[in-house]
Amino acid sequence: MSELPKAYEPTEVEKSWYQAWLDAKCFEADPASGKPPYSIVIPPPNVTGILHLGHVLNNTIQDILARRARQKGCEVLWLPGTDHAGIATQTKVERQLRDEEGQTRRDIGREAFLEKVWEWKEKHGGIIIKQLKRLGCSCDWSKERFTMDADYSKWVAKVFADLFNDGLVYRGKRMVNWCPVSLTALSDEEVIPKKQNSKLYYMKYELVEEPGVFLEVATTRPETLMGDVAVAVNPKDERYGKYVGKMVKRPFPHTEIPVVADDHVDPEFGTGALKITPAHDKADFEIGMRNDLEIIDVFHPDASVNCPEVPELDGLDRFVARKKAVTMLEEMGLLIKVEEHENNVGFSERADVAIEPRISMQWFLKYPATEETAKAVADGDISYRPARWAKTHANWMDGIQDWCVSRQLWWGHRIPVWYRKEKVEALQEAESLTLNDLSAGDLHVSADPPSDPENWVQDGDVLDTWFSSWLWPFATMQNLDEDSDLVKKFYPTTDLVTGPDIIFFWVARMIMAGFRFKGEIPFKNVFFTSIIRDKNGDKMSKSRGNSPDPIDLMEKYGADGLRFGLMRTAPIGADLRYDEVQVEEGRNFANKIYNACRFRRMAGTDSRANFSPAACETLRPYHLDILAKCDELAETLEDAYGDYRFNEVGQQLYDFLWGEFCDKFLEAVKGDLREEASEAQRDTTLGVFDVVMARYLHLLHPYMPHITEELSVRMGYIQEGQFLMQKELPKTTLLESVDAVVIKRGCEQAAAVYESAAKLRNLKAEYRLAARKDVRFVAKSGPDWLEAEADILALLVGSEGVTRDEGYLPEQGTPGAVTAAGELFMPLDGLIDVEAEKARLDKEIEKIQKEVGKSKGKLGNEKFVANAKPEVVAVERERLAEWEVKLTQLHEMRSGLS
RNA sequence: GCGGGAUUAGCUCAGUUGGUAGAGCGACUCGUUUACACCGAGUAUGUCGGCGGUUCGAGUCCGUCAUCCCGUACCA
Repeated sequence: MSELPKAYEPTEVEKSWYQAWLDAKCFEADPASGKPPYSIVIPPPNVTGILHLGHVLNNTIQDILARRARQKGCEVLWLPGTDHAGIATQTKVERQLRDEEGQTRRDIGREAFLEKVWEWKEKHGGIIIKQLKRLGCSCDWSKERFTMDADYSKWVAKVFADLFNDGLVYRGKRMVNWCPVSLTALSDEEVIPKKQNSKLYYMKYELVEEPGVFLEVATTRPETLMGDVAVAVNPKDERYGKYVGKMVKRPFPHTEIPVVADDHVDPEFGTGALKITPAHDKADFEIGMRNDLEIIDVFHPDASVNCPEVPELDGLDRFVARKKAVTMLEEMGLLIKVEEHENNVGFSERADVAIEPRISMQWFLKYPATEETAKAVADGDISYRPARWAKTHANWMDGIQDWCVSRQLWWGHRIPVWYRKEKVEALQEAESLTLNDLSAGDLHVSADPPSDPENWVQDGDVLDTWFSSWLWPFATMQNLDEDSDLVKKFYPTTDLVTGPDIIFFWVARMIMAGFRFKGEIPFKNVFFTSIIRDKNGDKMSKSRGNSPDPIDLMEKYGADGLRFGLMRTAPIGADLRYDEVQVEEGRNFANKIYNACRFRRMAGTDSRANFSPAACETLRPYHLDILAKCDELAETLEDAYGDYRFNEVGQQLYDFLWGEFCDKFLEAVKGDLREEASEAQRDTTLGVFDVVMARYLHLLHPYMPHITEELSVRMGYIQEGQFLMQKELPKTTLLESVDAVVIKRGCEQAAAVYESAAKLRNLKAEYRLAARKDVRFVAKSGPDWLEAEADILALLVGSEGVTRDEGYLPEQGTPGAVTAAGELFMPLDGLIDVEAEKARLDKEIEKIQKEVGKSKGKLGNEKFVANAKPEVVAVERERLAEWEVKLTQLHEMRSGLS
């Protein structure tokens, strides 16, 4: 009967449609178009990364927005690309180098190493792009960018030079977050504080002037003792005031250090005296500056001890050295006690090791355009959704610190600074040399290398990856030296979709860059997605192994199923707990749509998508009802899209198709497709089916692009060679120019029939007659139209018939239901277990009496009647009346049994 | 410490001007009639975290407490 297989098989369909869209260049944005622009730039994934569920959610949302915008008549640019991901990528290549060749990057040198990274990028790069294609993403791949493209890199260098010329970029020796594994400085944002169960060591320093008298200090880091240059106490602390200015003995290497006063010290904590190690603690560094103290660095860059004066510790790892230092103190009789102590320790985001506060020469940026940026978000020129993230943004902007932008890596944008060659030796020797020591002529800061390169040496560091990402919205659209059509048409972009975890890393910085370099906001709306967690609420991660491979899911359930399953459940503004059943539901849903269409084709493969409801004389209530519901759906979706309520869009699409179209409409009109049905009935029903389904597929398309495209063609709703994805949504409703009174009447009748059907099915089930088809119903009263719809009602209920009989006198105990389609009875013919039935009725009566009591109490309340909206009171009255009728009926039935 | 969020059916979550508490999954009972068992019909299940307040009426507004998450700043 039908050539279609029983179950929908998405895989091949999805792949072939994606290829067809690509071949027809459906995704390519035309800057010359007269249509209004709509644009998104993709948050560039790591070039060598692979797709995880977070990407799926994020990019599905973007695809939905892009496809919806096309349907609304916009010229859409969804600009894709990848990020070079400095540390992440370099780490991977270094690991490979170590595992396969037993070498470090320094062994093979900068040039050879970079060659290897590019090789790695060529080999592993772009996997994620393929995966995004599998998901159905409608990015304009002809404009794909990479943060290390030559044109893009020019932007990065120019921006650096501009900011340098503004005086916002500076070089200096500062306390930075140092990663002892990656051997580079990190920004504050790349440091993750973690609670640690540490120990607090109490120890004592002897006063030089008063032998035998000790000053007690508490520390969590005894291994930095060699770098101690003072002990600080609070000037208001009466216990210690007398010691300020005196000297104490540092045990090893043995020396005398002063006691200083500083407000920073909390008298309540520990002993109230703090050992000062300016080289290894941010607060100590500041105290050191205030008190003009020496800085003694006792670590190597890898955080092993660098202190030849204390051979016991020299060369040891910092944590090994900690234990050893404690033992030494104990042996010297200087250790007093050890307490358990919980504190926060910063960890490197990438390498996941404790970062080491370390003084080093780095490049810093004072953020530009901070005021405009804070204001744009606070005032809503850029709207954050959910709005509460605006507050997080504001908090961060408030306490903003200069950004350490240099990284001691090789993979990335090299800092565009050159030093005059003859000065370089000095620079290398004396790490303390600052720019102040170089005259203007010795320094070249520019996007272009010096014209006489042989006389210059370029700075060895590269820039933080985010220093290139923050230019993404415009550096992808426009080369430095040309004003492209793309940027004119599509910039500023419309929406940005990303995770809230990178507000600081990326979003806020892009706004600053937008203001500084383009003079305006880079995007109008920012939608923050849910963070996906597993069933237990744990974050998904590779190490936990709780992150399913989206590709496997797509092979099993289809890309459409995966997309829909996630979108329907992803809450707005809260974390998403992922469970595979969601995806399974998505797959089942696709199958449901497919089968509805398959059913339709059994009645003929000719399309009736041109059917006009307004011109049809034979529309029945069910037709009007489903047409009206489809129009309502379109309207509801419009509202939900307007507020970015994607889960509601999904839920509405689901409920309409499954609950309204299949469960109600299709069941009600099935009879029209039987052989014995009239031509007119058949034509009308097929017409309504096609018109509604065509519109529905159109509305569903952004969520499930492949199956909707497939079915639209198969069902003949669009011409071969045309694409649903390029078709604009009609502005007319399906019931355009149909009389509103007719629509209303039809919908009411349909609702009455559906409601009655449900109630009668309940009756059957209650009396354990659900499977019996020979049950008959009698309508003692009912609306005029009841007889015309009686057969359909009977069909829906699974009954032999519903007959109208005004003179019907039910035997006592005959169950019935009062519905909008009349007072309906189900004669039992004495087939019921009397005792069981009595018990059931008693229970029922009790329940309803309770409801009646509640309702009466409410209506008896004068204030309720006076204050509540009239329609609310009316509803309550109707409800009470219904309960009372039902109650009377039940009482009659009960007495009929005894 | 400060800021944000969460707490609704066994599970995952909806519930947008305060007006009889909903869906999906799972459980249970029926059922393969011209689509679909990736299905249909039905049943059961909730002092909406606790306490107080505003109101005729609170899951919804206010206060407070509890538990749990997430940011962020710190005391070494």
